[in-house]
Amino acid sequence: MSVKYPEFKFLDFTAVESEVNTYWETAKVFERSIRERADSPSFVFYEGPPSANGVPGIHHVMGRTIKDLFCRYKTMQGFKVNRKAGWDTHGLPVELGVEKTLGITKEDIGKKISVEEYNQKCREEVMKYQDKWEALTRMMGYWVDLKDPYVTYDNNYIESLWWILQQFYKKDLLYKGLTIQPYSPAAGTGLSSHELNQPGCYKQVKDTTAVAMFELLSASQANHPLLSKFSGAVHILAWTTTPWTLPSNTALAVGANIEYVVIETINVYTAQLCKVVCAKALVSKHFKAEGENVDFATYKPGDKVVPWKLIAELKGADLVGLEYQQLLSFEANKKECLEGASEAWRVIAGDFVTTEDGTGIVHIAPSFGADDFRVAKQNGIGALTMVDRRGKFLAGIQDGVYLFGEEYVKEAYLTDEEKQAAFQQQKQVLEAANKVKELKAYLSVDTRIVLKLQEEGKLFKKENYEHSYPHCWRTDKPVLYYPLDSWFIAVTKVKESMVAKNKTINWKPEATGTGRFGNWLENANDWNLSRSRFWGTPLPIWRTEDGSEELVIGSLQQLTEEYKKAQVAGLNAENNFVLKENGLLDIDLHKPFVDKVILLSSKGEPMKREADLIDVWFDSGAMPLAQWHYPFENETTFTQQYPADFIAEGVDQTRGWFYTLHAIAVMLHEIDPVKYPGIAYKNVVSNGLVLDKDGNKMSKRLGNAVDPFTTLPKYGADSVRWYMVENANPWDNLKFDPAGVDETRRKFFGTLYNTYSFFALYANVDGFNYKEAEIALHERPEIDRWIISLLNTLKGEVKDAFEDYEPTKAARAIQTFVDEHLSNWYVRLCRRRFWKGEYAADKIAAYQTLYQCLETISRLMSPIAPFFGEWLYRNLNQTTQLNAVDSVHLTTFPSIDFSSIDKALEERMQMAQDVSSLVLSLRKKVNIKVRQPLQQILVPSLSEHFTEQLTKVEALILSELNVKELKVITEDSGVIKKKIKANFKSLGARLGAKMKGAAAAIALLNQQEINTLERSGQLAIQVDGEEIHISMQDVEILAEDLAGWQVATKGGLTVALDITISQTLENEGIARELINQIQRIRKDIDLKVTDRINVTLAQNTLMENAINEFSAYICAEILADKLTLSDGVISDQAIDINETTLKIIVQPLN
RNA sequence: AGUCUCGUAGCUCAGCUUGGUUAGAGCACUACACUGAUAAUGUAGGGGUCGGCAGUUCAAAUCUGCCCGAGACUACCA
Repeated sequence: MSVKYPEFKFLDFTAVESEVNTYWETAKVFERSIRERADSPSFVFYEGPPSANGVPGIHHVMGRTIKDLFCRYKTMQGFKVNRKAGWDTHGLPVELGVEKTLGITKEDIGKKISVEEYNQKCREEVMKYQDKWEALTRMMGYWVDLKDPYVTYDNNYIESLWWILQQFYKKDLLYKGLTIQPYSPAAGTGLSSHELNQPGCYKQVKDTTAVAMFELLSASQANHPLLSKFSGAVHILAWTTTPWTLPSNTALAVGANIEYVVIETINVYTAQLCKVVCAKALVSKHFKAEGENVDFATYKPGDKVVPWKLIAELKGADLVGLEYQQLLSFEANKKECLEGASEAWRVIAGDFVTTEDGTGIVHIAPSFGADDFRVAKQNGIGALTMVDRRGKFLAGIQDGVYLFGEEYVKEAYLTDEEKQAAFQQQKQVLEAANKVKELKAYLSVDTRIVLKLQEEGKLFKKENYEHSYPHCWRTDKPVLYYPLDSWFIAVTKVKESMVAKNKTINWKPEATGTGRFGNWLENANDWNLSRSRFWGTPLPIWRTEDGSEELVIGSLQQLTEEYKKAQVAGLNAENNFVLKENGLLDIDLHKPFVDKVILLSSKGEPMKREADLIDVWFDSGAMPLAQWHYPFENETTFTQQYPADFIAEGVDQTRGWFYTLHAIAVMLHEIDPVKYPGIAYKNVVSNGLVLDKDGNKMSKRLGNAVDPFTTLPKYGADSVRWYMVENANPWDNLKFDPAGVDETRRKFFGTLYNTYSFFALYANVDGFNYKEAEIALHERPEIDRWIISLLNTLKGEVKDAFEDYEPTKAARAIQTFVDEHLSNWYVRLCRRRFWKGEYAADKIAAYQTLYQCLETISRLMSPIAPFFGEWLYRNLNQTTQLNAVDSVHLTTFPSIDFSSIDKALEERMQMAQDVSSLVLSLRKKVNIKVRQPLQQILVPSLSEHFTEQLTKVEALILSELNVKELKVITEDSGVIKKKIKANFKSLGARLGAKMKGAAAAIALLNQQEINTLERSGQLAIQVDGEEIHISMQDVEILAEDLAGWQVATKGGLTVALDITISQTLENEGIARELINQIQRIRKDIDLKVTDRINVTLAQNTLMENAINEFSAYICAEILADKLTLSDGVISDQAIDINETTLKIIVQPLN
């Protein structure tokens, strides 16, 4: 006996997966999958580097499954697929983790702990969970080369980044500039948007807000075509939630297309008449309808309703250019103090201005708002920064009564003691000046500014306003927007190119590429590279003290040379960096070491490194180059491996890694269009989030996070992988439900496992080893040809789906094939072929067919379910040695045999399935079990094609349904009644409004008219008194019920069942019942399939006829030598037939 | 606030590109059947205002608009 197919008691995923993993490792399958394809074309994949300072979660299994399956698929398509792992090692999350571990804050770095120690700690911490990541990688069957990863903190990696930055600098794509950034005065540091997006950062706060009156310069008003006709000053109204920024006001912004009005009214604080400008849409917000056109003379101070009158309307564009008086003048905010530009206090147009709230006119303080800064710059308006980095007013913002000057602008910055002291001072001054009778509590800067405005007649309205405002996550104090120096990459210069190049990238799903990503590119701002932190890639820029000279270093070589130059000039005296054998400086390119290097400017000045680090996103975005230490090494490899054919990450990376890869790729293209094609990846799959089963975000805090380390072993990695792929498209969010994983395990893998077990069981009995010559397809029975046809159709579907990056479609197609076609139809119908009869052509054909199906499935499924695919493949192939390749992952993807696809065959098998389903439902309805044979089935046929198709599957249907004959009734029989229905699609397009009438008319056609239509191909019908000609394609003709029969229909198929049971049929039914029950007894008493028996059954008249008639048949089925009826049978065993209980003796014969 | 995704049966999803007349699967549930794949299998049944409203159309789950809900990202603005 030759080798047997392994048989198992049950499907033990854990055992399968660990066995397969061991095999992969000992046989070095992954290495071979790349090494053996050294000369094959590359399919380039980039691994987005994870950060190993966090524990991997179930969503990583999702992302990595997507990555892995396409890489495996492409490998099977004959490509060489390098998979270099990578680790993202820099950045804030690492630093925050270390701060937490050490129990320190940013301020302590350099004080309580040296930068050197701190960074050392970061370096250690960042790979803290590396073992967990590696364990997961193995456990889930993710193939990636962990032995030679790129690590972003490596000197080589940093050197590549420096080189890129230098290239950008040379091309004028790197510059230093001022921007408005979130800044925490309490912490003394700028905040990244990441930090600002920490949960709980935005809080509801109540602020004193004011609508201030900005008085137009009389000269400016006099020159205005419309406003000049008014006597007295016109004021522009602008609302602010931050009155402390008013001393820094330098402009007012209007919307060019917004409608504005001039209104004459009375200032409630001064009781003076005034003329004010605000947006027309917001008039009702500031003026009560009852007050319109009321006589001003009737107003008394304190009246609720204030009279007002609309005296002019104009567009925002008409206001642009008007100049106004500075609202609050102090020593420190004179015109000479303007920064950036010399103009100020003018009305400008701003695209961000809306009429949602306020007055439709925005107070602009360029230093304290990003929009403000931008619009001021565009209009040549200067900035005033009247608050310092501590969050205090400049000394020169001083008022005799209301104080200010070195006061914190936000109340929240004061300690209780400071507040108490300030309160005492305020009390003294304000009471002395008679501004208040008795001051009871501290007045905030905002409040006092509003009071000052009120007193000076510049306040139109004040109110408390609740809104959300960002707070520093570390100090819990409000954040200010503040101008800070930063280094930028001039992304805006290549914006058009970025947009254009993006259109050549295949996005999955497409909408993310055109929508989210495309829109983002179109609105891209310059990339702020600077980060004021410690653990990261340092900016390679050295500057002189006054900033007049700077040098961007692009390599260690250059740094060494410059260092030596500076040394010659006497700099770097206290540094003891040595040169390595290769002549290069032996230096860690991190802080604090690089900061010690002083370079020499061309004019002989010392230059120090710019203190900032670069954004970690630049690290990962530069990985296509830096992973190879390009351009210093691996030129060839880089060229082969750029750009990527495929990347895949979470959708949250759209503006992260996907963006930085793209931006850098486009800018490299600017530098050298030949070397760099302008894209970093050709295909990108952005997968959705993994949520818990109720659709909530997973979080450790809520305890709903799914731990891959318990889930994977519990259900099997392949179950999880398959579930993730099959359940929803990768780009849709996945509601991860363990019950669903279990369902996949049972439904798909269980079924496939059973199918294999079935095969193994009988193939082992018969010694089938695929040693016989392949039986030609046309010599195999219909059902074999059918499943092979479907199998080849399936290969095409799966291949197309993988090629389209639609793994879900592939998984679903495979699953449908396995569950519905292979297991539930092919195997079920063919069972008998495997256990009955001689080991001859038909049986061999069955084995060959099923083997082919299983082996092909093992290959088709292996990209998604690498373990099970491997297991199945090897179980089969180890026995037959049919394929010389020992691992499924080294095989080629199954090629489609188009000649074996027979659509007509697929169609008629579908008919057989439908007929079976209908007849079974009929049997069910009249309660006749399948074991009871019936005489005939009638199927009306309206076409020859139909008749022909049905006849070919007749035998199948009959045996499946236990019916003696299948009668096809054609028209000629006269039994069929036809039913006619309008074809809405074809008729509707033609008839339009008359469609309804036509449908009704067609439904009413009688048999004769239908026949006429069929014969002549057309017919005239009356619709709403109009004659309409219809042809065959305008209708559907179906067979209607057969009178007097049990009938069922599905689609166009109608089936009738003859339910009369003749004596012979009844006898046969009894015989089969008997067989069934004796078989069960055989099984109960543990007889072998081949043991022979003698049977003695209690005498019974009901049985007698049946047994007489079918004795031979019964004996053959139950392997009985003798079947006798006798009186007085004494036995423990009995059978139940048609509600009669009969004693029985089943006696084995040796 | 903007951009994008999603909303179809108790649950997970097809169908929507290209509108066409009982809206489909699987799971779960219930009942029945099968019993030489048995830790399996088959059949049937119930269960749906296709998120809501309006529009276009002879016809809308499908196209358009608005709204509601969930989520992601980005931004933070008087």
